[in-house]
Amino acid sequence: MEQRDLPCCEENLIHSDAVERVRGLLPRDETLYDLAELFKIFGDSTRVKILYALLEGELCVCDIAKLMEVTQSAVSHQLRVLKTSKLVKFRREGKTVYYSLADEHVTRILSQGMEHIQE
Amino acid sequence: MEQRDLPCCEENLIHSDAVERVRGLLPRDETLYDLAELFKIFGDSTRVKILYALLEGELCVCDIAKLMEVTQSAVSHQLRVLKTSKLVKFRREGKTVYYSLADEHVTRILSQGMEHIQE
DNA sequence: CTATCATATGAACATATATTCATTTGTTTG
DNA sequence: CAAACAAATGAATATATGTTCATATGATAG
Repeated sequence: MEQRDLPCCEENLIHSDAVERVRGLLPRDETLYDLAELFKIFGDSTRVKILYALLEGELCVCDIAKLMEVTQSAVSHQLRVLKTSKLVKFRREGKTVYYSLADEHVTRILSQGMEHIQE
Repeated sequence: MEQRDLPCCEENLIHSDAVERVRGLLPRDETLYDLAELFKIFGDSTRVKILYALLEGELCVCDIAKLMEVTQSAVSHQLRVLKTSKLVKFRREGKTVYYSLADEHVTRILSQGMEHIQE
């Protein structure tokens, strides 16, 4: 049998009312996209580990690299990602750059996630 | 100049004390990995959209497909991912399968993320 | 100014992953 | 049982993304 365009549920939806109602309640596509982009940042073990480390206070790039056991370059790339998403902030002191968490949202998001996986 | 193994911060760390302290406080690598895996699930706009839709109540696969404007197959694949991570649950009613959110963690995680991007 | 060190960046590569297409499974109805 | 339909699955493809290597930038010390 060959596939049609959208054979799913035919033209008459099973619950067209529900679909229309929900459609009206959904955030804008752009918002949902941004939200997914945010969570994508948390969706990498190196970055999550960096964020968890920064919960304990500020650290310089090379300290983080030691902790993660990855290249300084890799850490630097990831810190740029975190910085761009406003999840971390930094201050320069001579040659050294110290990174720290930008705000408490990071903590809360991490906590909620941790709760879910630990139940 | 050629690159050495780990020229970063030489052997004597800048803050070896801080590094060691934080190392002791970090969750296990496996836990951090699982956490990243969880957030990865939220890190896709299709899945986030599905989860937001389910905030309003249960929906069948084909309704979700209509809402997302993607293939029934794509939705089904994503629902499997969400199901595996215990973010959604389902019940069967005849030919139709209804999906709904598994618990309130989903709601909380979405809320925290939304707060961050909207500030 | 030159050397050195901490960090950042660019390019390349390898891996992961989301979607589509085709097909299958499972259920209901004639 | 056969047809029809909702949902699930497998394979293939295209794209995204994380790491490494090499190099550049920016800052301090001699």
